[in-house]
Amino acid sequence: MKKTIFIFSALTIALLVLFQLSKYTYMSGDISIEIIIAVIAIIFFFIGAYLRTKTAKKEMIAESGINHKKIEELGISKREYEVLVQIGKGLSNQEIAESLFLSESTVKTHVSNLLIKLDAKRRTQALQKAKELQILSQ
Amino acid sequence: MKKTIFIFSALTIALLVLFQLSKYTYMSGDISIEIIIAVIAIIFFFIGAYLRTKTAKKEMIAESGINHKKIEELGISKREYEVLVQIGKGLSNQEIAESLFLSESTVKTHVSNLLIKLDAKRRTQALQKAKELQILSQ
DNA sequence: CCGGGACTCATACTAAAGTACCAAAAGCAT
DNA sequence: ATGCTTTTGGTACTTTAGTATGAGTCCCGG
Repeated sequence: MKKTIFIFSALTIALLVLFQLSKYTYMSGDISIEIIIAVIAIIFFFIGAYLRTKTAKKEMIAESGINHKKIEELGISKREYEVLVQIGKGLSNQEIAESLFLSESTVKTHVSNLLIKLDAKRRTQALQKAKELQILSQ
Repeated sequence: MKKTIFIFSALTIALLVLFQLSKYTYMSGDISIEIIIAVIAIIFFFIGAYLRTKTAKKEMIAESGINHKKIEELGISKREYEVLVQIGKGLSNQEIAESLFLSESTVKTHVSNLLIKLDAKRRTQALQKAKELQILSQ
């Protein structure tokens, strides 16, 4: 919201500056009014497109954003979450162990805890629930 | 591409029309040049924003679509694909068998074939690859 | 009619995955 | 310092998952 106000203020100021500029150049008679208007139109066209891109990106991030609150709520620890991410990549326990420099036993412990915390019976179900809860990037 | 050309043509025409309009109104002396410029700026601001929104939406749709061609290319049959969808829901072979009215043996056969066709070693890896290939809805 | 692909199912096996329980070291806050 | 949680690891066990192989049924195109 603060940013929106800031952007609109900046836009208004920019508009006023352009008015003064156009007035001056028009008075001097060097540049035709058509070109000034064209430049202004193009500038504002791209400003509009740029702002939409920014807000669209924000929406995308908000949609695909990871819900850190829910991770905490479920009591999932850092290490457990790292294991969850590797599961999402389709790795086996042994492969996860190698990628995180752990023994397979430790990975199994983490996986078991994850299954309890996500209320799942299998790792595939854990993945499905994690995506449902927006804990994992799709 | 055709649409892009069309949009730019329309934009150019609109610009020219506005020029003529502004010239006329300026000559008549009724409306100040500032207001004309402001209106043009606002109009083009929203045109830019609108076009960005449209292209962003198109990108989203293109991303979330299921690639039926790739399913065919990989030689995945109807029944195999149904099993794949159930795997994505986090079901076990036994549960898939019940939901599709099959024996567990049949499900295992389908899963094995899927793993070969998707070049995966585990069902979780198959899911990851399926999503990568945009075969499964995220 | 017949070969081939898709679908179904079974058995027997190996390899992962997951459970249960225990335990020690490390990090952290009161 | 002393609990507390996290992280790590182990053993022993059960359950699923996945492989290999064979085989019967159904449907479709040549």
